[in-house]
This record gives sequence, structure tokens and C-alpha cells, in this order.
Amino acid sequence: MFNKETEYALRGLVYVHLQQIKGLKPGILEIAKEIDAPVFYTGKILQRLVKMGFLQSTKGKGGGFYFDLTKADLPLKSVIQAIEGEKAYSGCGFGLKSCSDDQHCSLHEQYAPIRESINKLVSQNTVQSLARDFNGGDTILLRRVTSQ
Amino acid sequence: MFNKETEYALRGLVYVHLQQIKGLKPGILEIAKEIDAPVFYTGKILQRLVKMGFLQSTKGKGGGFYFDLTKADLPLKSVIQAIEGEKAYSGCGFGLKSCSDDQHCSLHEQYAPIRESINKLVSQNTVQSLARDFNGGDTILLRRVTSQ
DNA sequence: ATATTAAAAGACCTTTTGGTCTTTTAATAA
DNA sequence: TTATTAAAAGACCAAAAGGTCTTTTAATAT
Repeated sequence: MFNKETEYALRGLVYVHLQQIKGLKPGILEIAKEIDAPVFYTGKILQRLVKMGFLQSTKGKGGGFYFDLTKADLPLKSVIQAIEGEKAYSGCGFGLKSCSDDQHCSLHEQYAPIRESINKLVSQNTVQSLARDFNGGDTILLRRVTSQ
Repeated sequence: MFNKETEYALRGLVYVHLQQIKGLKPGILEIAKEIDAPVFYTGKILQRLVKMGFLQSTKGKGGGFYFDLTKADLPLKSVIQAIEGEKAYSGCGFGLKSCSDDQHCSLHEQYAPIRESINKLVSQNTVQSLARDFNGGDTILLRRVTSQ
């Protein structure tokens, strides 16, 4: 559904928040391991997220990643759009052609409610709400546990 | 939603069928122009579709692409899967993690009905049904008409 | 102060996707 | 029977995505 960068970004953000709830401030090595992503690539992605203002970090001893808790909850959609752009949420949805504004193909119309549902899903779910969900249950859910 | 190859493949197939209804057998140049795709790439993709058995072709004068009309209608899903594999229709849908069979994250559950809708859409719509839709209305719908 | 720790920066590499172009093969009309 | 037409085959190229690694900067504990 999303590209790797977005996947790792979302997993990483949720993991950081999950640890922050426990009073911890994880570093790149720990995060990469726990979200099952390549270490250096994870570092690069987290740095980008910091630059974009989604996340905070400190260098040096005791350093790591954390959230500014005074900020509002972060909808998945904000992260997805920042990384992938608007594409996922516009156009015909099938690219079968470029529908003009008043001439939609039948796919366009059939896809409209689906696009709406996706939009709702990524707007309503936030990094924080997911972290809360995971925290109630099994933290292992973030790691790859089956061969699937 | 889909990659370029799938997009061009679907557009090309619909266009071929649209012309076949009119008793014509279009070639690569015409198809590429009408579906707004690169000529050589379109050729390559159509050849793949022929090899996969979705489409027929003849070389030489009067040659071009056409369907075996004795075959059943071709669901979009068949084409999409042949080109992109299973990925679009399995897993968590968010890749937020790899959910094991019995431990789903809340996204997994929220996404399930959406995946179902998409599945239904690409299973019910066929190259032929789309061609029929286009044929009733505006053929121009296949070409890019706005700057969007 | 300085050794240590950990993120930031950025160069670099690999794979996949998207796209181009030339040569070969096959069909058919003259 | 050959000139013409059009797809098939496949080599090749470019951009984007995904990933690795080294060097630099900043924080902090001693």
C-alpha cells in the first residue's frame, strides 16, 4: 500500500511514542531492530522526520528520538503526505485515464467511496492512537513475527 | 494506485477492445497515441500481454492487436495480478508491521473492508465492461484531456 | 578538558521501474 | 518473389527507490 520509506517512518514513529510512554528515549539502533528495518536507512528516515518537524532528537550520550508532547496528535495522513505527496488521494484512482472534471469513467465513480474510506482511516488514526493500541496489547506486533 | 506498466496495460487493453467492437485491429503506434503512453514502452507491454495470453496479435501488413472473442471477459484483477503480483491484495494493507494471523493491529481490522471493496471492484469490472462504458459515451475519455 | 556516545550530513552503491532504440521475424499485397 | 508493413525480441539507458557507509557535529558524564 505504501512505499518502504513510509512504512518504516510510520513504524518508527509508533515505536518511539510507545517507548516514550514508558519514559524512554530510543536510539537508531534500537528502533531499527524493533521495527525490523535496515539500521542506516532507518537513521536517514528518522532524520528526515526530525527535519520535517514530526519528531525531536538529541545527540550525544543519553540521546535519541522523542516527541514534543505539547503538540497535537499526529495523523498518519500527515506523515504519508509529507513523504509520498498527494498522489494517493487524488485522480481517478486507477489511472485508467485522466478523467476530466466533468467526464468521469465508471471506475472513477466506483472508486470514489473507497478513496473516501482510506482518507478517513489515515485521518482518524494517529501515531499516538496506534501506540496506545499496541501498548494495551502485544508490543511484539511491531516486529516481524511470521514468515508471511 | 497502480504502477505505470499496469496503467498502460489496462488502458491499452480497453482501447483494443473498443476498436475491435468497431471491427478494427489497432497497432502499437495508434494504441500508444490514443492511450497517451510512450510508443516503445507500449509495444513492450502489449507483447508481454500477448505472451501471457490476455491478448492476440498478428505481424505484417494489416497486423495489430485483438482479442479472442470466444474467451470469457477479462477481469481487471487478472491483469493487475499478472503484472504486479499478489501484494496489493494481502497483508496488513499498511505494512505498519507484519501482523501474524491471530494478532491483528487495529489498522489491519479497519483496512479489511476497504481491501474487500477494492477486490470486488477489480473482480467485477472487466476490460470488456469498461470498453462498453466508454463506447456508450466519449471515446476521448481514454486520452489525457486536461492538464490535471 | 576530554573521552565517549549518539545523531546529522552526505557520499555512494544496488535494485527496480520506466523508457528508448535497433534488429529480426512474420505476414501480405503488389 | 519481393517490397512493404508491423509485431517480436532484446540490448540498452535513465530515473527513482531502497539501502550502505564514513565523516562530522553535538551532547554529556567523568
